[in-house]
Amino acid sequence: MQHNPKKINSELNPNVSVDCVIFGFDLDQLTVLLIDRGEISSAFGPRLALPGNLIYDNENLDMAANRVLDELTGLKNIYLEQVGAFGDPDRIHKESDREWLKSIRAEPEARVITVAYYTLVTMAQYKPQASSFAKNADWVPVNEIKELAFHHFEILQAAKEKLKQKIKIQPIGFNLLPEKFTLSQLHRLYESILDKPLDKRNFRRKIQKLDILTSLREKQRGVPHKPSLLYKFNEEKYQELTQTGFDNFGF
Amino acid sequence: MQHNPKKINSELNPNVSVDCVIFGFDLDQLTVLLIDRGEISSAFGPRLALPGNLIYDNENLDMAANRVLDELTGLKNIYLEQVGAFGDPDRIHKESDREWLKSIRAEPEARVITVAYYTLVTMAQYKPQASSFAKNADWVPVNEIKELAFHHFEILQAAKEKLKQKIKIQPIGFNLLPEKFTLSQLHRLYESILDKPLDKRNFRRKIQKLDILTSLREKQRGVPHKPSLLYKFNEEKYQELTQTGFDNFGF
DNA sequence: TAGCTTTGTGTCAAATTTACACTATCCAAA
DNA sequence: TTTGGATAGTGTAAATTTGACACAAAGCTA
Repeated sequence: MQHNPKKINSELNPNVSVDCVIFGFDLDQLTVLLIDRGEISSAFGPRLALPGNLIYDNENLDMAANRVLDELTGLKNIYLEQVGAFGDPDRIHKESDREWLKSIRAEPEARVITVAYYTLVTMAQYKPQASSFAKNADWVPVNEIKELAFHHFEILQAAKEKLKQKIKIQPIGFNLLPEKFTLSQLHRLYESILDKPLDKRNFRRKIQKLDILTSLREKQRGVPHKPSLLYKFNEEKYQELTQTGFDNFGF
Repeated sequence: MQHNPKKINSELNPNVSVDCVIFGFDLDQLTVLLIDRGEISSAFGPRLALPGNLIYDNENLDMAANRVLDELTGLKNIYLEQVGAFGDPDRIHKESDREWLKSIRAEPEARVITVAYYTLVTMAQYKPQASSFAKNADWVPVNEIKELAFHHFEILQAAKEKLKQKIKIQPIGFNLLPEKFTLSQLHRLYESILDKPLDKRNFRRKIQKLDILTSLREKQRGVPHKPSLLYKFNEEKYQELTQTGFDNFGF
């Protein structure tokens, strides 16, 4: 019985894996999609890990990252950006990591290089999926994460840093927001990615000058305060800026 | 007889290699250190390639990159920055690449992921060395390179892009210059990395404000025009800026 | 209707960026 | 010794961008 057609005519490469840092935004803070490895990862040690898996010999790295993302979230054809390659053979695996590897890998002791990717998705897009390597998956606020399995914490830090750099030169932040959003939400998003407060008026002035926002004639409803105007972003201009980039939206 | 202690108790990993993009500057243009694979790479196809090799199972990626750099140039403990991981299994190897791999690899058909690094060295530091994988090595101006072995051309482009980004936020350029240099040389260096002309006066003003230059009481000699003042860079301030970075030296 | 909460808005001073042209200094050749 | 060729070195003014800062408006709730 052949459930996964990708496995036909191809072998898992025991030495190379991909890990995905999937960022979301809950309209208040930056979050990451983590898998829960369950009880088997032992009573001690972190249960949480980045979604990742070995690659097949017939798929390239980008494809492998997309496959893992799809398997975990059902999202297809999402743009993933590479963070880099990681893999220190001297790193002492925690006992819980070893046990878990034994349960899911054919060669649990193999030297593994992992290539990390990150991407940004709107949390509404995510539908939890049963998956081969996750008992469970959930959004966790980035600031609350203190440790992760393997060297995933280090990878997460690197991905955050990449994201910080990236958002200064491309308007990627919108991938994290729902279709209609308020300037305040966008403001909070930039603050949580750049990890520092940004002056409200200066932020609004600067973002508006980019000319990627289209104001909708529509207000928030049901909020216990002055309702905000809703915006969507201008796809056309967005594409243009994604191509050309811009200098220093860094405040 | 054991010439290379690194080989003791460790095996080459047939699936993971490192490639190094070693930038230099001949005081006029940006150059890269390439190896000549010699006649065996066949009459057709590119003879030139980036220096690279498989990693050992007991060394991490950074160590492997440093080892390759050392083997090729004799340079030790140079800072290398990762470009990223590459390796598309569908990429059709040119016949010349295949032949060459057969001559140097135990498993020439293995699926290989390569992790690319780049670094900047002053050309004066480089002393040609006999090496296991290069008949010959030489500096080639980046702009003259039209093709390379494997997917090395793609890697080179990515490294150039990284360098471009990096020089905007860190004063790395000085690694490419001799100890004493002129502002014009620095100017030309920035122009060749950013690949566009920069206004002379504005460049000088901006670079001087960084306060990393120490003016020497010394002039160029023997040049058929007004001699330039020589500078060295202020190591202390340099270290500080390397830590903190700066925003947008991008012109 | 009073109070709470968040939205939305403008200005001024300081700093930065951009564009731009001529004189000074050295070497070499006549 | 003079002249020509080459590059070094220098300043300013206008336009743009940044950063700091405070209060009225709008909706909800009690």
